[in-house]
Amino acid sequence: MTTNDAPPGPADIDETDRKILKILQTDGRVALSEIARRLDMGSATIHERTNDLEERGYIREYRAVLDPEMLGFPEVAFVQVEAEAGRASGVAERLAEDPSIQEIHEVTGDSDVLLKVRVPDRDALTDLLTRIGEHDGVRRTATNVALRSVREENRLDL
Amino acid sequence: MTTNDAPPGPADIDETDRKILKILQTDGRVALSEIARRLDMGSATIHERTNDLEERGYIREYRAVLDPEMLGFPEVAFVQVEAEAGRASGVAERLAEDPSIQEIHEVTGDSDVLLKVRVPDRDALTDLLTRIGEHDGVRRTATNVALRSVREENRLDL
DNA sequence: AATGAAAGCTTAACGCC
DNA sequence: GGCGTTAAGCTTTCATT
Repeated sequence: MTTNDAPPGPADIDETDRKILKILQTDGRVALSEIARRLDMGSATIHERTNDLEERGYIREYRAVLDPEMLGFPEVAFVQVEAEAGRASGVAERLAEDPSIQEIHEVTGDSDVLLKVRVPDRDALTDLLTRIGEHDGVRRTATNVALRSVREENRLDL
Repeated sequence: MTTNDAPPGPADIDETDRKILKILQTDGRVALSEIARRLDMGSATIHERTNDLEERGYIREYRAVLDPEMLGFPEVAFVQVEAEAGRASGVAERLAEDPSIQEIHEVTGDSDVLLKVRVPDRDALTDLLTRIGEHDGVRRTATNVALRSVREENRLDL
């Protein structure tokens, strides 16, 4: 046996990597040469480290974050799904097909699966709840509509 | 009065803009010249349209999406916060200071504010719940821990 | 609104330390 | 692991339509 069978983790990146991740997390389109300037390093080095961070899976992807209101998806709701005994995982997986469902979590508590959904209007929400309720293994749903979303973030506090 | 007092919305972008947004939403670091190739247009045109989409606010930002597990933030929980009457908005705003809280929504239903939090471990969650409970106007909290997160997305279904 | 052309900059690969 | 160099490719501006 080796001294480390654990999956790669925070211990496997150094301060420079962490700084690179912080910068890319805030500005995903920044030039590597600009990162090199800020960290006072050669841009070949930044290029190499960034490639490693991507290959090792620390960086999953790069995305433009769009404005949901301006693009016609102003309504957010959280749907608590109660599933039949032992069927929560299966339900969760099948719900993943629906593009209106942004988040799917199996959770502790009164419900088994918690969904975050985003839709254009209340009618679309009604349709979505009907769709969810029709899935095999779904016993019932309880929905909390967001009246105001103060914060929606994905950043990690590195 | 003009014929359009509404905020800018989906009607204000054309098919080309929508295609650009779809591409950037999936690959935030793609070269403008590559978008131009895919859409069979000049790269100066893509540059101009992309700048407009940024300036008009359709594109909020560009981000690298990092792997939370690998970076030491494996625990997700949803915290339902019950606030004193009329104090939900104030509570929501003050909670926004805490970097462990990724999402803050004022919601309908039994609780007033719903939080999505991400922390390194259960101890950090305990500390966070203590912090939340100490805020003025917070009456009580109920927490659902995520056992498995099947999907965490921000993409819009354009 | 879209374009081609051109200047300056960036990326990605290589060899060297 | 980090760096400088370099060729290829990219961004950005601008005059033109």
